[in-house]
Amino acid sequence: MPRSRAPSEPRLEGRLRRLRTAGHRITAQRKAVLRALAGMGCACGAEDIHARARRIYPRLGLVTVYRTLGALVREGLAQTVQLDDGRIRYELRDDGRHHHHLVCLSCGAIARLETCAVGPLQQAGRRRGFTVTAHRLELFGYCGDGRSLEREAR
Amino acid sequence: MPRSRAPSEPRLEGRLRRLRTAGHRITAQRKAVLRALAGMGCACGAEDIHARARRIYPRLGLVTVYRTLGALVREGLAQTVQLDDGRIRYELRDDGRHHHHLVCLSCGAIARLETCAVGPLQQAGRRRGFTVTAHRLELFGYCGDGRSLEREAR
DNA sequence: AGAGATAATGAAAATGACTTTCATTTACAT
DNA sequence: ATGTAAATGAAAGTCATTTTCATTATCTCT
Repeated sequence: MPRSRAPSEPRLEGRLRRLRTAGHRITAQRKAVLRALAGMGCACGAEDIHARARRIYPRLGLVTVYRTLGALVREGLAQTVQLDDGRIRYELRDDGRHHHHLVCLSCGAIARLETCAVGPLQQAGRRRGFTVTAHRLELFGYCGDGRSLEREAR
Repeated sequence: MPRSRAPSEPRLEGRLRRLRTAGHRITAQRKAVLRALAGMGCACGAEDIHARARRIYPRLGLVTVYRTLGALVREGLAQTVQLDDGRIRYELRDDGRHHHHLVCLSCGAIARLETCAVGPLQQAGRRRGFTVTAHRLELFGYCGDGRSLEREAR
């Protein structure tokens, strides 16, 4: 019956398994960070993730959050997003689903954009002898009234 | 006769004029920063720009470099580039010419890519009630052998 | 289940890029 | 020339992130 959480729990198990097979140990702290990350709308800073994960494991230290996020990124379970304030934001990688971000300059909302049109740019790079393995694209602007973009962070 | 510098000097004058009409004062320090910026391949951090500008005006302080770069960005004469290390890179805006970057993950070279294909993404944003006013795109990968990409920074 | 090796944790201190403060210098309008 | 407000630079301050190191806890191997 707890229909609202059910779909994410099996993923949690899979992620823990991936961490363990990569040689990491499974701790209560890491589970808390992972669940907090899954619960955020998306793309939040370490401080926010720490605050949320503390609701699950109160004595969790911020340092551990940083280390866990680093491990998750290294193992390909999470990825970083860079906006213009000097902080690193993190989000889980749902699967292979690639996406970009719409960032509202007025209210700070961050939304996903599943569309991706960098194919032609990769070819342009290849034409110059460059093999493109990754890219990062953020679109900045204004959402109509703060409601048309469903808010995903602060 | 100094043919190699000639093409950039008139631009320097124009930039100084733009700064002055925007209410800024023209100092030897700012000229040095501006000339250093014009001389970098492109997209360097404040520290690198400071080092180069010091060759023109040796007692230049790093703080002044930061302040000048800030003013240049604010006046639209320069723009920032964000890669994955936590530092802000700066480059002059040649004119209205928009471009992106190819970043080599092995040698660190940064090259310009004049192609831009974000039109469709802007439309996708608009369809969600989002007005896109700016975007930031960086492509990461590997240049063939370090020579196919002309190096532009470290 | 127990024990040991070793990875993970957290508090405090360190780092590093960038910003602010403030007394002094300087550009430039008058 | 002169006054005034802007610009400068050294030192101190921020702030996100990382490192250190002593302690704790996971997991592998009996």
